[in-house]
Formats: sequence, C-alpha cells, structure tokens
Amino acid sequence: MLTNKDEFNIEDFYAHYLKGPKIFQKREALETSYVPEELPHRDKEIKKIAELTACALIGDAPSSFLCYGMTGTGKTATVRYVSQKLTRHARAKKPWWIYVNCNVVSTPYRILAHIYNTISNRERIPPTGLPKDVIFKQLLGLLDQKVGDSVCFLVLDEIDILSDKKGGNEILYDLTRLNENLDYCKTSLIGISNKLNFKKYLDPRVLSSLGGECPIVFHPYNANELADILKKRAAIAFYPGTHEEGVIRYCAALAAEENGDARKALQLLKKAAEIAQRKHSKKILERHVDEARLELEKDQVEEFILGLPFQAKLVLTAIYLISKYFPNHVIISGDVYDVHSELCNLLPKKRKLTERRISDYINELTLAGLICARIKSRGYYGRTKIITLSMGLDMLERILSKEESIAELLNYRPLSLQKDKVKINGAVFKKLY
DNA sequence: TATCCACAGGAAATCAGGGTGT
DNA sequence: ACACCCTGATTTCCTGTGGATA
Repeated sequence: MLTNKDEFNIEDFYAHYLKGPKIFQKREALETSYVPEELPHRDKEIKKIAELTACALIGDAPSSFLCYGMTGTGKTATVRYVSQKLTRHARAKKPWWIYVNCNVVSTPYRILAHIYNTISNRERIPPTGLPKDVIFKQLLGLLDQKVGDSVCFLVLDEIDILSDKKGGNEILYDLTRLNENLDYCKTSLIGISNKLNFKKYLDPRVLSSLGGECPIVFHPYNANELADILKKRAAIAFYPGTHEEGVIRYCAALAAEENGDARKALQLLKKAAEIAQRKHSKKILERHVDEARLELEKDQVEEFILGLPFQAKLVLTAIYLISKYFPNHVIISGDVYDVHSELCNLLPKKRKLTERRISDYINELTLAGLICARIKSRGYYGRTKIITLSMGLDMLERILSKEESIAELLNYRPLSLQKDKVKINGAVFKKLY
C-alpha cells in the first residue's frame, strides 16, 4: 500500500467519493444531445417547423428548408423535438429521420454511406472504395424498398461545412433532387447551419430548393431565457436541494455574455456540479461555477491543440520556441518556416513542409485563436505576417509537453534566428540579404 | 513615384494509404 | 492481379500586393 501522503491512493479516493454527498440524479439531462419534454422559448420556431413538416403525417413530402443560428441556439434540439412529436402522431406512415453531422461525416461519399447504413441498419457500404454513383443508385433502391411510401427526412447538421469542401455543392444538389429519381419514397432535406453568410457559397440551385430565401432563424437566448432552460434541466439532473436559483442565474449570465450559447450554459452547470461533487459540497456554489469556467476554457484549448495534426503542432512549437528564446523578436512567417524546418531536421522521419502548407497552418492556428497573425507590408522588406502567441507560454508548454516527440524539443533554442537581425521602426527583424 | 521584396493565398495536381469488384 | 475509387495531406504553380525605399 502507498504510505506517502502526497501519492494518490485510488482505493481511498473511490471510497471517499462514494461517502460524499450526491448531486447528480440524471446526468444525461445536461447533455446537449438530451431532448427534453418541453423546449422553452422556441415556440415560434417549433410552430414553423411543425407547420412545414406536418404533411408528412399523410405521406406527402414537405419542402426542404434551412435553419440558421449561432451555436447553442437550439436548432438541432428543436428539430429533434419536432421529429419526436411528429413521429408520435404519425399512424400508418411513420416518417424516417436520418441525422448527419457534416462535421463528423464530412465527405460526399461518407454522407451517402452514412444515410445508406443508417436506413439498412447494417454496415453495408464500406468506408471507402466504391464509386459515388454506385452508392447513389443503391441508396435510391434502398429508400424505395425500406421507406416505402413514407417520408424520409434527411437532417444535415452543420451543413455550412460542406459548402467550402470540394464536391460539397454537388452532393447537396444530388440530395435535393432525390425525389426525382424515387418511385415510392419521398425525401425532405433539412439543413442546419451555424453560419449566416453560408448562403453566399451555396449553389443557387441548391439554395432555391432548400427554400433559402426564407429560412428559419434562431436568435441567441438572453440571460433570462437561458436561466429558464437551465432551471428545467437542473430540476431533472440534480437531486432537490443541491442547487439554488442564484447559481443557475449566474451560469446563465456568463453564457449570455458568450453569444447566448445554451450549450455553453449547460456545460458550465454540469462542470460546476462535478466540481461541487468532487469537493464533497452538498450544494453547487458560485465559486464552483467560477472554477468550472476556468477548467472548461483550459480543457477546450488543450483538447484542440492535442487534436491537431502533428505538423500543425510542430508549427505551433516553432512559434512557442521563438517567443520563449527571443521574447523581443517580432515573429514573421519566414521565421516560422525556418524554425519549423530546423525542428523537422531534429526529428527522424519528419519531412519539411513547403512554405505554402505552413502558411495554411498559420491561418488555421489564427482562426482557432491560439495565435494572432496580421498581414504587414514592410515596403522593400516585402509583405509578411506578424505573428504573436495569444496564450501564456506556461500553459502552451504544459500542453505541448504531453506530445512525446514534441516534449523533447521544448528546450531547443532555434539557430536560424540567432544569425543576423535588423531593426525596422524600432522592431527587431531577421536580416535580409 | 516607380520599384521590388517576401510573402499571401487560389487552384489544380500529386501522393500515399485506405478500399472495391472482377 | 488489376483497374479503379475515395480521402486527406501536401506540393506545384501561379498571380497578386502594401508600402518603404531608391
């Protein structure tokens, strides 16, 4: 047995945990995938979708439509909610609902395969290998055979991701025209998008068949609405007496600041409850919410960085090393290229990347908010990007050190920056020849 | 004021690695 | 064994450009 006080004893930990007060009654109620019995503050949207889809009850195909709104405004939840009610009211002709998250199922081939496999209830279509048109034909046959004369709803969540992928517009076009090739079954497409400007990139033919001119718009929740949502969920998720209105309102207020994102509000409340339980508190307190907020932020950054492709991590490492060893140096894209290729030389089996590719990684890291890069023209010294880290060196080091092969690079002092420096407008740049 | 640097970033091609049916 | 397919990562090729400097 362990004797050292500082060491973690898993036996004691679990025993202690079980003895503590219980907060969670039904944890799933705080998950975003949970569909509650009532959906507060979405009456208008529910009504619109219900009206649009009602004809499926008598076997007619509703016209396709789009739902817009920022993340956490209840788009997916509302569609799922209506789908449950509709299915409950349908008698003979039960509609089918196929959900596709385009963020997960992200290529045209996989969308077709996913739809096919969901309907057939078996993994009939392999993850790759077949020509698309073959799958398309098989899908048509399956729809007529399995769905018969009912309606099949195809819900494409995060549909905006498709519009900037190659082949994305084609697959949407094909899906909107499914009905023309079907004998019995009818399909209806429901697109869910986070981006309001997504229409711009959409094929006009697809847009018109999706009824793009009058989409259903979901507005962000305000703090009071978020509080209502949380209250209802908390009543299901927690034991009575474990939470007070003040804490709920606090979570709601914090999430309202972040674009009224209900998903964030739920995450925050769940995390706060977990912290309270971990700390053997009988109630969730405001300070648990504060802690939860910090932990969530950290978790998200860490998850994102560790989930990056290796070369992207290496680009980030290059920026980290320059910031660490040359704190007064103004980092430009050229520096990142140089240091990145230095790092590649240190790692066996890692090929150098072209500047073009690294430029894309710099953009991706910027988009994620990990770094800040802005284009600057330096006249005779050319046009480049000025890059700064948007997060603390300590935190970045802690995260990067979790990747084995990168951990050993974190104390490497880049050589390419030690050569020649030049001063322009008081800032130190690499010397140009 | 024309020049010219060091890139930015779009588009298309290529490659490797996973698969298919015949 | 073979021709062919799909995907994601990357390369190749290319045109465009802001603004200090000559």
